[in-house]
Amino acid sequence: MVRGIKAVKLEDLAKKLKVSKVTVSKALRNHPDISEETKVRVRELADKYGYVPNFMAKNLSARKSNIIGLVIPKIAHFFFGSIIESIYNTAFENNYETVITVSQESAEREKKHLQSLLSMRVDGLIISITEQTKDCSMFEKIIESKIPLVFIDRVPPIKNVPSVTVNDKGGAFSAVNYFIKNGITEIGHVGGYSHINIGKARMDGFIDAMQKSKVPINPNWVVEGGFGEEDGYKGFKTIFNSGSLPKAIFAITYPVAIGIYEAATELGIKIPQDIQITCFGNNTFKHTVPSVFNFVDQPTLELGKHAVQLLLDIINNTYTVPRNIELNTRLLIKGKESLSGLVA
Amino acid sequence: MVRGIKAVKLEDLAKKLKVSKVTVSKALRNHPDISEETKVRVRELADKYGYVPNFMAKNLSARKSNIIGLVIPKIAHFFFGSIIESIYNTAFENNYETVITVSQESAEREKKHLQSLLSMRVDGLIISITEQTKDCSMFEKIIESKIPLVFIDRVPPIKNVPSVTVNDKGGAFSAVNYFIKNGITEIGHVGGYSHINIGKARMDGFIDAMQKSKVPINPNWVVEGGFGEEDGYKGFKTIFNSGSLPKAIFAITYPVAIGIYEAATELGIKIPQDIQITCFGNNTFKHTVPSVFNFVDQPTLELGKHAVQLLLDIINNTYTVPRNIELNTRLLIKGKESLSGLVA
DNA sequence: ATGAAAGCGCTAACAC
DNA sequence: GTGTTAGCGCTTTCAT
Repeated sequence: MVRGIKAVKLEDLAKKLKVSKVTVSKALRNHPDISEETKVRVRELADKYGYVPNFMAKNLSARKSNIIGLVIPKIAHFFFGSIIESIYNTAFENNYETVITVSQESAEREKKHLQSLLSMRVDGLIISITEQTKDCSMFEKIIESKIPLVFIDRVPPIKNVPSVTVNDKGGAFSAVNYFIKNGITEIGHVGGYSHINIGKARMDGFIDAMQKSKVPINPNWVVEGGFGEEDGYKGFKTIFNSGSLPKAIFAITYPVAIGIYEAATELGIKIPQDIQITCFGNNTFKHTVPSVFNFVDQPTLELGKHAVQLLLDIINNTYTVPRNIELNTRLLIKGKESLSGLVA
Repeated sequence: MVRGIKAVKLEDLAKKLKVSKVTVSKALRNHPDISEETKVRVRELADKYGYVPNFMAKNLSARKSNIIGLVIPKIAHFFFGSIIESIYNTAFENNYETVITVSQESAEREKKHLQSLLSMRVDGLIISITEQTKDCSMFEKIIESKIPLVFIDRVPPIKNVPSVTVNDKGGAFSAVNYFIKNGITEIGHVGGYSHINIGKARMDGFIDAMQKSKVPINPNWVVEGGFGEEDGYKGFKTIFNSGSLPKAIFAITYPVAIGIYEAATELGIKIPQDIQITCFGNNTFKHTVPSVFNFVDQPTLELGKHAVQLLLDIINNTYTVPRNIELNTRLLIKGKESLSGLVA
């Protein structure tokens, strides 16, 4: 196959200018060695020829890439979509490219992508683990080898690892507490696996809110699973089959809420008339368009921004002690102006 | 900064096995030169050492990358999010990595990303242009240099270029026609720039539907702009300031519909009671959750899949004549089961 | 079937 | 200031 834009290279420019490749290379990178005059000449010719350095050669040689590697479970998902956008744009503003990889909630793919990214010699990694990630050895190896790494939202159980998360427990608490304060006490929770931070913390928030108000928890209404629509669907069927139904459900994610909605609709149960649902996440940037769900709104833009900044700080050695940034959530009630979260 | 996983390289494996780098390299790539026995030995050691080839070196040397480059206007946007996911997964299944870049509707960023991707020596490109892309010289240069290229959804006005799109005109027609058939004739269109295929085609569909039913078009209710929320917001204000309001609006995208919703709400106008809205796009994979909008549903998964397949066909020289694939849309009416699109 | 040599395009170390 | 010399880790001739 014929191929390849007639790529001009350093050498071509060097020949034209009757200087060496090195001079051109340095001039282009604004190296202090080179005189202002040559720099100008070089830059002009480079512009004229539309010179773009060969990415592979540059990074192979420089042993760094100006790339941030991202491993995220999902992409067509509002929460992750806007996190990715935020990370991508923040990195871009700081002259970093972001290589986005998507694990599709598969631990195996996650590992594969990590290897690809490492082989690309990324300067740092931002990771949100899959719902089934249990083996942390890969992460530990990366940490050992001092490659800058920040976890975002979903964090594995590793000591002293930098992370950016939201106040999951507090958000869950305020969601459940809102139901209780409004006289609803028959509350279920379609939750996430407890081996992941967000599954555990949101469950804890649920339990805390119930206990604090001395509301008994019906174990039939509490299920644990993954973070997708199918999990919400299955979760609701499980609750339904237990013989009785709650009046409200706290769902761990927006997709889970959608799954619950679908199962309920199939069974002739009306949302929100028969059962109210509050979930983590959001379905649009703006909160003005009405929804059948209430939301524990997560500041996705801030999450992404902080993750990149934290990572860059680590890359530039600004921090050496691992930092854990926790951002606040807000409770959004459908049909109402947004309320501040009532955190425990 | 200390760095770098103690990367095992070909040489390390070669030494251990007392063979040359070349043998190891060939064995790993299953080259017929090498005996089955050596291949097994090599693979075993590579596995044991967790050998991952250096991406940069490999591609610099091989002059190809097994990478598909993607340039897309937005990411935190349901339509593009699911297109990206579909492209990414289809590519992955075919052993290609996808490098996703996001232009944020900026023609300048688009160009920059194209250069980066070219310098990565991507094997092919999938592009959806920004709302402001007017200069096509970069695309033409790429086409000239025979780098495989497929446009998806948003296509620039270039002759004979491979593309995957939806039936924009037909979808628009059925959306507007549905209003008319239900007795609503005061219909506006918050549309997109006519210099882009989708802006033009959807406008044409709107006009056709109106004319076919002999419904007069009120020019005050027809505005043209970008594809984002702010454009919908501005568009509605423009219509409002004209002095009269339509009973229905056909919006070019989901974000535009959201913008309209916001402006209307601000002005005390109720959606959908006062004005019904139908837009292209969707806000969730599943169509069961109710929405205040009707949708001209686009088959995002299919769009992505076809784009990758078409690109791979081009890369592998299966096709030489440019192909244009056009997929059908469906009209989804809120609160009702989905209907088939009524295409002209 | 295996390997030595050359080179992909760039940057870093050290001359001059 | 500028250029020379060596690689970065891999693949591709072309010998053997």
